Amino acid sequence: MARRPTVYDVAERAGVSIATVSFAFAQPERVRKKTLDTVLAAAAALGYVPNVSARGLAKGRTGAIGLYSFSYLLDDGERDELRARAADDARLFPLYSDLVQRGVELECRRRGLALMLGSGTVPDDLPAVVDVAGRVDGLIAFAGAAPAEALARIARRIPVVELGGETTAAGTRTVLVDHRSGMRRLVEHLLREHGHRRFTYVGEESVTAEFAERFGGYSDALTAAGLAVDPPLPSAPAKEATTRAALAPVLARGHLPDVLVCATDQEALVVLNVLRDAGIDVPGQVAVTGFDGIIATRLSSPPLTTVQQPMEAIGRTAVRLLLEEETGEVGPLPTEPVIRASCGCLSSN
Amino acid sequence: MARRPTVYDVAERAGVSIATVSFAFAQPERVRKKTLDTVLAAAAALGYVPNVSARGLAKGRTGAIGLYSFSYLLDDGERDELRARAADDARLFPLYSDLVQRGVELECRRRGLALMLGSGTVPDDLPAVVDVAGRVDGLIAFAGAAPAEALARIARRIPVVELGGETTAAGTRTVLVDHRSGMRRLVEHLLREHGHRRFTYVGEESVTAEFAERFGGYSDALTAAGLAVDPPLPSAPAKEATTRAALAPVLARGHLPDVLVCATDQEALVVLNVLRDAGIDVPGQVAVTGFDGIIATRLSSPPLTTVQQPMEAIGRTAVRLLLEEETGEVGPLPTEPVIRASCGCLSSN
DNA sequence: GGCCGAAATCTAAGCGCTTAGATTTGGGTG
DNA sequence: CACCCAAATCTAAGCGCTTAGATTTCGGCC
Repeated sequence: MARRPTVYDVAERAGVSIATVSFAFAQPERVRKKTLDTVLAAAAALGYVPNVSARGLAKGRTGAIGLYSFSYLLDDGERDELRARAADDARLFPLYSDLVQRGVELECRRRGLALMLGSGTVPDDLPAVVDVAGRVDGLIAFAGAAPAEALARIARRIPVVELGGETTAAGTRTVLVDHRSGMRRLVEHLLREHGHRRFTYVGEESVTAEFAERFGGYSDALTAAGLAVDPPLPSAPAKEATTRAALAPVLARGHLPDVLVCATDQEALVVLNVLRDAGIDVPGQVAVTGFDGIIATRLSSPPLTTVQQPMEAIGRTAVRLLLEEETGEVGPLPTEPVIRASCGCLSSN
Repeated sequence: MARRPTVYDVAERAGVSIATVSFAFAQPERVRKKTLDTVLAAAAALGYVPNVSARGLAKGRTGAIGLYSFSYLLDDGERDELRARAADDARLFPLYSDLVQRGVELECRRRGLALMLGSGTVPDDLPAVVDVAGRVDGLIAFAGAAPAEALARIARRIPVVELGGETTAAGTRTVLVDHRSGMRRLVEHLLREHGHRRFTYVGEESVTAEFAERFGGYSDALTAAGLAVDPPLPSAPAKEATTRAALAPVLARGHLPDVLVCATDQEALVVLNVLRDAGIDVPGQVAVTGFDGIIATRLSSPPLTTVQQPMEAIGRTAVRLLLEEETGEVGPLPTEPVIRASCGCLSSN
């Protein structure tokens, strides 16, 4: 690879100073039209590609923002197994994070911002998130993706937005989403339209603020109906074995609840599979609901009743927060129950 | 925003040279454990975040790769209209490009590479693609996203992979995919299993190499069956009005072909809508097929018969080509007909 | 303590661009 | 031609990091 042409080469060829070359690219309104044409022609003839690292260093800004996530795909063995189930693509992609990312991408696109994607595959991967932060003017991080200590450090230098409805690190901001009332309304639908009385919750209830809100909304509705609230069955998204293990005692006791309310669509889809494998009819013997509104909920059998999160709007809002166009609290962005067949309704899908 | 701490601050606090600080982060095996701990502690205390622009400039490499695409969402008016149809999300996302991007993302993730996304929204947007190229060590570009002149310039400096089965610019490489035989096999299915004889092709046949291959495979099968090949109806993905206009004469003449073979799923989904609006039953009165295998083909009514592209594998392969782990020709990656209800088969979906 | 060799650390130069303030240029006016 | 003013261009300094080769340190041996 030959040495790349620099502003010095372009300047010499165009017969101007390197400052004029720089202005021609960065502030063309400060350069006379005739000079500008000469410079651009010289640059084209030389195949000049500005070195954005140099520009970023000199200018103190890069013009890019970062999005950092954490991948549950930890090793090749696990991924090979998932690939073997490629027929179930829609259960793996797009998920909540993919849809939020899309919102981020679309907003960046609209603004001509470059977007740097990075991720950690090891818990508490401080170097990975710091590496992304060193490349961008602002950072959006998914909940739980990066250690709070790292985010706090980064937030002292550039704006940071945490996705997940809470700020775990000093100096960061977050996008609020109304999980609580979305879940409450879903449970109210189950109570009122289907007359369900025996509820079981599947999923985390306190790991993040948003999971706590979901369980809170569930509890609110049951409490208001004078029903007791049982502790949830332990389960986690993307951990199918955990969800299966959590359901085993329910199946073993041969006495089903009216409905299994799941904390996420991913868990609900696993639950549907477990029930089908056990020969249990949904919603005939037990209803099942999810939360998030991913596309796979429309492909499942039966189509899954869920709560729709405004993922694209979350992504877009995060970008706006990052650029500090929004001051103060933003949101909560609303969620909306989506009624399909898995709760017992005859849905047109 | 206070001046950020640099290697000079860390060095002073740790009592070492800036070179030792640099080695501690970039080549820790060259630093004694005791010194390393001292440096990292000083960095943490100061909230030091390395400036990757500086590193990239000094080192001549950034450790990131770029993915460049072109967006058909050209103005706010158009996007507002699309947003109003949010219920049809799966028709907008994920598309072919989203799935290929996912393959790129997954491969980058696996390798600890940062991925820079950039896009142009104006045709022939040379500054936009050059900006991304100035930030990365290698660039992947979607077919038609960037002017060939820009790609040629960039390819003189860093490796460039063009998606789309052809190299439009000197010095670039491409991922080959077997569109031709996938489409041929689909048409053979229609001929043999359904006895169709009157075929109409909807879509571009020569704009890119891959579109030419699709039409070529279609033509191969018809020619081998002794049938004439009519010119395609002019249509383009993401240009719904064009597809609708192309179909108007077919509908007006009140004499349908046996089957409408579409160049892409996106076009096929528009065709399904047009036919439904006209009260025409698919596949009862006319069969419809697509190409790509996006998720929306499973949600359509009826589910769409199509040819599955290995989008994730395309993305992954592109990264490997870019890193020059693959020399010589790679592929073609295989495509595979996916038979559903829209051709007339009773599919389990 | 001195010597030796390897490991660890340091010095010096420079990567390519930006931009404040200095200098030059160009056009208009008398 | 001289003067003035605004626009255009240039000079000089420096952004924060990397690393080749020079220098120092450390540990082992006699």
